[in-house]
Amino acid sequence: MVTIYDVAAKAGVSAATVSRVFNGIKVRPDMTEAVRKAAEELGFVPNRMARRLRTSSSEIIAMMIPDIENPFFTVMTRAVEDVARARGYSVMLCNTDEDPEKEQEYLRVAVSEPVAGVILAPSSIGTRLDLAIERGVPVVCVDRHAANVEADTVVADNLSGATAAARLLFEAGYRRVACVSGPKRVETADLRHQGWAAAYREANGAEPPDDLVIRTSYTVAGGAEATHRLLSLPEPPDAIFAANNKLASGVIRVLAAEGKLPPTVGLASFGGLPLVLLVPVGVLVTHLPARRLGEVAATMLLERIDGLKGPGREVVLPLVFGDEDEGIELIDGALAQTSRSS
Amino acid sequence: MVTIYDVAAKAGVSAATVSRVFNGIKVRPDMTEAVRKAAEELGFVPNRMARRLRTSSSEIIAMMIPDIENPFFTVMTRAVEDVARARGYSVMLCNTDEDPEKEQEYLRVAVSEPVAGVILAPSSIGTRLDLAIERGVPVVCVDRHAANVEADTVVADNLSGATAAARLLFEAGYRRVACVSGPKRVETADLRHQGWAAAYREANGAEPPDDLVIRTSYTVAGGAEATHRLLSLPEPPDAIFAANNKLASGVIRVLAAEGKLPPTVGLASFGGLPLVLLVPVGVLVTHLPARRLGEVAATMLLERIDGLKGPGREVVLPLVFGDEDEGIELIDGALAQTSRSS
DNA sequence: CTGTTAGCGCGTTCAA
DNA sequence: TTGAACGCGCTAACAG
Repeated sequence: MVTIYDVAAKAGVSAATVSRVFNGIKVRPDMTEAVRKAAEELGFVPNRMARRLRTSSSEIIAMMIPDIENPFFTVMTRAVEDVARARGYSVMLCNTDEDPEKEQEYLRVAVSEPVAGVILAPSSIGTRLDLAIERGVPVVCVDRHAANVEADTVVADNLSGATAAARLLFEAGYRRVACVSGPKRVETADLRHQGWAAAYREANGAEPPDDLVIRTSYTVAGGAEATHRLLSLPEPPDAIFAANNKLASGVIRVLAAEGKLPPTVGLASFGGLPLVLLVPVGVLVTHLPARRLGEVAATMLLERIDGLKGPGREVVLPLVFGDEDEGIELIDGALAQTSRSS
Repeated sequence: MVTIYDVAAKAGVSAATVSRVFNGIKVRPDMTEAVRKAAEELGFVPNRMARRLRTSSSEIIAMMIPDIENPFFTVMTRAVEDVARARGYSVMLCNTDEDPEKEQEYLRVAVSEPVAGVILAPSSIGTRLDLAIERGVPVVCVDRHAANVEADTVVADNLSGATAAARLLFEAGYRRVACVSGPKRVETADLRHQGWAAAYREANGAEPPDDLVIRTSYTVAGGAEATHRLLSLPEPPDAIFAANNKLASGVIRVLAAEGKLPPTVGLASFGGLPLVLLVPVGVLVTHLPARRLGEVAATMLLERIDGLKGPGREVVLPLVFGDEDEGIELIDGALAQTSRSS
């Protein structure tokens, strides 16, 4: 392994000078040149372990998400990576699987790594960040809040967004609108559930009945099963509000199989449906600002890594109506039309 | 920060003994006990940096993929993570964006990390792994080969799989079957292109004409644009072979918009279409064994990390026909039927 | 602005 | 079996 000493010897300078060159500290131009040349010829690569041991710092950001197979989170991750990379940081991805234990385990590993910072989409509203905070590792929560309020947080406006999305169904004339949401104690699932409930009260002037609510896992299978249950109710719903993209996917599959796609049974999907080919006519799709969430989270984290102090900040990103990337829109254009006639 | 010296002092032994205790090297029972107790009371946590500097090893696997937003790769990553985690390794995800420079940059970072090993889906057939190999960092290539044959490699059987998929179109009666594939010098794109060409020759007894081949980026937009070009040809194709899932997605969107979905224009997708809601009738979908690719790659890498020597191994995973997860199947069941009647 | 010196925390030789 | 001493590769302090 070629070290700074080898480079120093070849360049006829001291090891400290080599170190300075590689850390952007001012050195006489001719020496800088000699060092660069020697390093190039020897194929010198600085050893990060040694540097970290010395400086007790790293250039790794841990990104912890509940589901690597959900495009919402991978798009977010991609945005984090882009921002981090531009500043010389690498991203270590951890898949928590919505499992609090796995999440704590990853946090434990992360702080003993130690990573420069953590971006976390908490698996539950009970998620505690003490492990990281005690050790002074900056944490930014994204998509969901954690129990510790000291951490910066960036989320989408789930509550009013969900209300707006559900309201669209009522405005379209549906009355018995069901809600299929994620697990209890998962913040986004709770809030979207509440948002739907608000729209329900607003439209029907009554409390939403319990049998129209199904809380399940954020999976395609969960959405499918919930739909089966709802459709076999004595008094089945005339529309469904699906709280995330995977649930919506499951709902659509079952509706399609049963021949009850919109407008027979109305449907709103909270969260975009990436790579989806043909969205059936009349499905309301709410696009979440996944990329923006990641960008903002990464930016806030880098500020903390750079030493910014102060209380936890909170950013709530709005869901702009009508915009392809961040809004709510009615998909009923050429694609859906054509799919019907195929 | 509490070090082994603090623990040693408190336990009345030497630092070396503390080190031994924490590395499972035999030490007198009473001393072991004293060390454990002292460490516990002081809240001692071994410093990974120091350990790595000393042993020049880590428990991190670098996973480098060309497109984090493609479910094919995220499913693969998920599988790698599962296998790695079971052995106590973490996975660092790197998004190369099909960019050879970004890829080399990541390799540079990885070896100076140093990571325990690398799993890489090379961005091009020219990708060189010398950076890692010279330093003795094990590398496993997945999905595609790299220039260095020393590395273990696990791929799907692209050539014969593509031939088989394209052949299905000819067997369905199409004659002028076009090929939309990925960038040149990307192995999977090249092989699938060749596979299509073989099927074309076989069916038409003639060399496939150049105007029926479009090589573009592995993106939805690329697939869409290619389809536009093909459809506006003086003599347009009567079917399209799309070499990956994103391309197929773009093709379908345009076919749908033009009212030319199968069977008007035939279509085969090489690669599954995850989260897709309604696959139009008659689209032939080849499912790649993404999860299996990841599992095998991770397993092979761990073997190398454990010290296995010997020449580069190669695993080619077959595409089993008719199986949902790894085969080729005709999607024309209830979903597509229903989508037509909706 | 440069070189010399002294560790960062740990694992691993050697002697005892 | 144990402890003392050394060094992994680098950077922070100091002196020049």
